Formats: sequence, structure tokens, C-alpha cells
Amino acid sequence: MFHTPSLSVELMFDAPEVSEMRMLQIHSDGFAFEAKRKALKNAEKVDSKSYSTKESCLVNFIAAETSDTKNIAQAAKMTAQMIAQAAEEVKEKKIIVYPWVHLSETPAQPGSALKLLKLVEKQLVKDGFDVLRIPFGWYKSFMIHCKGHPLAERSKVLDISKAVETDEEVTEGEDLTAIKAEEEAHSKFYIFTPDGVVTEVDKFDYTGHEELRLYVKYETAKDRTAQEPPPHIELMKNLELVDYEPGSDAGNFRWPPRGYTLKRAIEERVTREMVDYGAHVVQTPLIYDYEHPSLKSYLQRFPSRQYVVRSGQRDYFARFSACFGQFLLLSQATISYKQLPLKMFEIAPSFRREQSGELAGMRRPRAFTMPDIHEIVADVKMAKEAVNNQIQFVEKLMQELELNYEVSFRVLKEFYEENEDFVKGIVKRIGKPVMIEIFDERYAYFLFKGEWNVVDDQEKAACLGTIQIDVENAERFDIKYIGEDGQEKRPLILHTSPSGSIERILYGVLEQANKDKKKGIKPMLPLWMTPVQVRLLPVDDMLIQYAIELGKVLDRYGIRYEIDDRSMTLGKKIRSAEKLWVPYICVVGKREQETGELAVRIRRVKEQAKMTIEQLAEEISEKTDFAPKQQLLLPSLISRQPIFSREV
RNA sequence: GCCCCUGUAGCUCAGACCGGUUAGACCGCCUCCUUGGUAAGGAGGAAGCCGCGGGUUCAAAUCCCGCCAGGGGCUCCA
Repeated sequence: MFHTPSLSVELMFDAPEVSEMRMLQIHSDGFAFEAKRKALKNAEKVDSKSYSTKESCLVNFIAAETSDTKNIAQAAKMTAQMIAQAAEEVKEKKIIVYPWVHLSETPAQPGSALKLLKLVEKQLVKDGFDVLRIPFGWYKSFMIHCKGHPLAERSKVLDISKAVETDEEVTEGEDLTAIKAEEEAHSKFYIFTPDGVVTEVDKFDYTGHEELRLYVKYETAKDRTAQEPPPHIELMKNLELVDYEPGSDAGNFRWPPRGYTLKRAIEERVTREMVDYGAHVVQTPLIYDYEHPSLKSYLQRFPSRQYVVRSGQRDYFARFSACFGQFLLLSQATISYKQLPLKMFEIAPSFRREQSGELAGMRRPRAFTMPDIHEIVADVKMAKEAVNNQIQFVEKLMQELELNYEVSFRVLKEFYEENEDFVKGIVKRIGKPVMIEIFDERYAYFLFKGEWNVVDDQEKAACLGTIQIDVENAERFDIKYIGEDGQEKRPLILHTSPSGSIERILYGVLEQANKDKKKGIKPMLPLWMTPVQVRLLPVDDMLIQYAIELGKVLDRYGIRYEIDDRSMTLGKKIRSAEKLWVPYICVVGKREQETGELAVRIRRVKEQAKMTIEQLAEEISEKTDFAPKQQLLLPSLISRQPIFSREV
């Protein structure tokens, strides 16, 4: 595609990358071996440690190369073919498969090598040969008597890079259009700055834009170096926010009350913003019919990664986004041009059956909660206006999440050329350098896509908010509006997630907190979403009642608090609150009761302050006034709370 | 999905390579003492299908095979 075939082979496969399983073949009169002792800890189990025959046989010494492990089945198949061909040439029915690692300088891992040899054996047996596979992982003695004819000793190298393509596994209902299209698309990557300057990504000076550099590196080089688990995983458990659920499928999580409080706070925040934006809020089903014509065609755009739900004799798929329900609803709605732009919003679970190896904590689960807005517009002009409007709330929400983010846009070349001013206007609005990918051919349903990404501690990037101009699905789902002239018209659709999934937001804020921690800043969750905003610590049992009275004041302000009424030392209560990153920790003792002023440990400023409960409540209210009041979803007395996964 | 590593008390982790008393430790939990002033007060106690299922062995947390889960790499991320 990009290169001539011969050139591309050279570029793609450096010498050590070529798969060259090595094999030495000896046509022998008789063969014998004896397994002496294990060479590997997990050597293959053997029924008989020795074997001897006087019969003629074709002995194949085989060393699997590292490169064979890329496609063991393919390597095995070709190896078996080579052996079968050689056997037929010398008219031999008896075949010995002998593992001999010393033929290779870069051998495969034992497990892969054994797997390969077993597959070779299986194939040859299937082809009707009498096969003996010599046990793997032992030091062995052997005897061989080479026949000495011209074809009796040969060495071979398997070159898997020359393999013909075999049938790709295709699941029913799947076609590879999207993948193929993406492979064929050409893309160029640039950095756009707010002043309108365009620079190729590798020529841009990233000084002062370290995270942008990391993001670009991730997107273009796909460089992965992480060894450690992502830090947010330990944090989410210790803060008792989310945890794995062993009783469910991989990638499905449970939310104890603290985490659920945070989750709901975010959901409510995003929903309010969408209602303010003028959205119609809906709820649509979680499962959909594979056979529905529009859905069938939509599914064919993507590899099948769905959860399948059986109902009676029929299979349904769990939705992987909110698009279906909204499109189906819109397709039956009577929409006038007077109602455009029409905004539909939904926040609900979605399911993507990601490959097991792709799952990673909250960065990539299989079940997640996605806020999704679709904005129906008449034409490209209106779409561009909508993008400009949407950018405002996406930027606002991203800033409220208090995390560093990098913005990128992916634009069809043709669209870019016609709308250069629009794109540059957006970058100006973003106010910092952004990465822009310009692609030649449309490989998905969008011709324009904005992404708000975070870069984590492992230097991996993940997309949160996104805005896309969809030019395909209005037609696919037969969504139309009635124009001024009374005629049905086909609209464009903006697909937007204002914030990204709630799970990924949590991933983002925890990774951000971890980055802060490494810089010596106390890690925190944004005040408006943190489950517990205030902890009241009565110094002794006599003061619990007073703390409860103080709590009632906080209730009036809609502030989430706990009272540590456990029988432990003050030092321990403070430690417990600090471990949970509680932003305001108030000691409630006789002094406070007498003066009416609390001693407040303020996490953000690492200092104590004296203030009344009303002053504290005012301060928190003021800092969180943009967010709906979310209740704490567990009893405020800590003595009444079980421990789900927190430490103290 | 493939490859590598890991899975022991609620948590974090010893023990495993080299099979053999009653599987340990910190934190947490429970009981008692202590009623405390800004990141761990003291004493005692309970708590384990050693991930699951097979196998080898007189004997398995330990060795072998399979499966599941978590992490990393590849691929992928609509």
C-alpha cells in the first residue's frame, strides 16, 4: 500500500523478525533414544523414558524460533507440510518428531515450542503417518543410522513471512470492511497552535508541552514500556471506590457506596450540563436484535465484540453505545426543521466484549457507563456551529475534572481543505497546541472527530470526551426531518460524549492524583465528586452528640460528611481520614464546643484553620456550586459502616 | 485472542526452586484496658477449599496437566 511489495517486506521484517523455524531431517535405518534427566523444570511427562526401533524412519530435528510464536498454528501447519512432502519423496511412512533446540540461536519459549510440536504431530497423524514425538524438556541420548542416499540428510528453514494467507476467523455477522478501510487509509499528523501555525508532529518543539509530546508519541509510535500495573487500580480499591467482581465476567466492576456516591455525582453533573444545553433526556433498552435491518448493517461496520444475550430461541446483543436506542427512537420521531438542532441525551451502561488481554482496570473495562448526546443538525454549516457549542461544555467538564488533558482532532482531508478556518478557529478556542490527524479516506462513519485525552503514569493515553460529525447513520437508520419546503430531508448527526465514560473519568482523576503525589502534592479527588467532603472527629464519646448536631448544619447545605464515632485515638481517626483523602477533617472537642469554632485540617493547603461549621459549609458550597447536590449513599456514622475494601 | 509473570486470612505479603510437624507476619476485625487534641496507645482472640478441577506420590500450598482471574507485552480501543 505504502511501499512496493518487496520493499515493504524488508521494512516490516528485519532479519531476526523473519520466522524461520529450523529443521534437520535424517532418513535413518532405525532409531533409539533414552531420556536421562529433566532439562526443564516443567519437562513433559513421559510414559516411557526410552524407545528403540530397527525400522526405517524419517527423523525430524526441530527447533521452534521466537518468531514462530506469532502464529503457532500457521508455523505448525507449514512444518507438517514440509515433513509430509519430504516423507513422500523418500516413500517413508514412519516419522519421528524430535525437539532439538540447539538448531536455533533465538529459540521460542518452551511452552510455545511444545505446542508447535504437538500440532505438527497431530497434523501428520491426520495425514496418515505413523508418528512418534520424542518427549520435550529432557536430556536424552539417541542413536541414529543415516541411510546416506542423496535425500537422506537435509536441513530446512521455514519462512513464515512467505506463507500464503489462510482463512481468517470471521464471526457470524461480522465483516472486515472497517478494519480493511482503516488499514488502507493514509494519515498525516500535525500540531496546530492557537495562532494558526501548523507543524508536522516530529518537527514541533514540545518544550512546555510535555504531556502533548507523550500523547503524540503514544498515538503515532504506539510505544509501550510499562511494567507496573497502572496506579489507579490500587487506589480505587484502597479508597473503596470500585473493585473487581469475581462473580461476574472479567472487566465488570462493583461500586461500594463510596464509589457509587462519586459515580452518581459525576452522572448528575453531566446530566445537568446536558439539560442546560437543551437536551431531551431519554432511556432506551440495553439489548438489541441482531436481525433488525438497521442494526445489522451498523454491526457490519465493526468487528463483533458484543455480549450476546439469549432470550428464548433468539440472540440479542448488549449495546456497546447508546446510539442504537436513540437512532431508533429518532427514526420514528416527527422532526421539524424548527426543532433543529435537536439534542438527545442518555446516560446508561454499555458493554464491549474487549479481548481479555486488552482489559486494564478502569481504563478499559467491559461494562461501563457512557454519557452520550446526539445532536441532529440540518447541514454542515449547522454541524460546525454545533461543534463550536459543544466544545464549550466539553472543555468546561474536562476542566471541572481537574486533570491535564490533550486535545486532538481527526479530520478527513477533503473536509479540512474546505473548512480550514473552522478547524483553526477551534484550535484557537482550545487555546493550546493540539494534534490533528488528517486522513485521506473515511474509514469510519465520521469525517470530523475531536478527542479529549489523558496521559497516565505509564505514558499511555486514553480518550475521554469526544465530538464526532457522523455522515452515515442518519441514512442507515432513516432519520429525517421536515424542511421549510415541507419535504423530508436527511440530517447530519453529531455523536458526542461530553465527558467520556464515568469509569474512565475515575481512571483519569486517580491517575492525575497519582501524578500529583509523585510531585509531592497531596493526592485529591475533585471536591464536588469526592464521596466524603467532610469528616467530623469527636475527640471522645461525650462529643458524638455534638458532632451529630454539627452534621445537621452540613445536611442543610447538602454537604457529604461522616462522623468518626469509633472508639479510637484521635491520631488514628486522623490517619483514617487522611488515608481516604478526605478534604476537610474537623476535630470536634471540648474547645470547639465551647468556642463554636472547628479546627479544620484542609487537605489542599496542608494547614489547619479555625472556622465555624457555617463558614466551612459556605466555603464548600461556593467551591462546588456548579455541581448538583449528591447525597452520601451510606450512613454517616462510621461505626455503622462495614469495611468493603478500604484499609482503615 | 496469543505470549510472559502472578494467584496463600478482609488487605499487603513470607513459605514453593529442594514435597514431610499444627501454613506464618503486618494492618484490619472481635474482646478487654485506656476517653484521647492533629497520620498507627496497650493486652488478648478469632479468622485460611493455599484461585478452581484433575494427576503423580506413602504424603502436594509446594511437582505435572487443564481451566479461571489479575497484571505486563502483542493485537485492539466502533
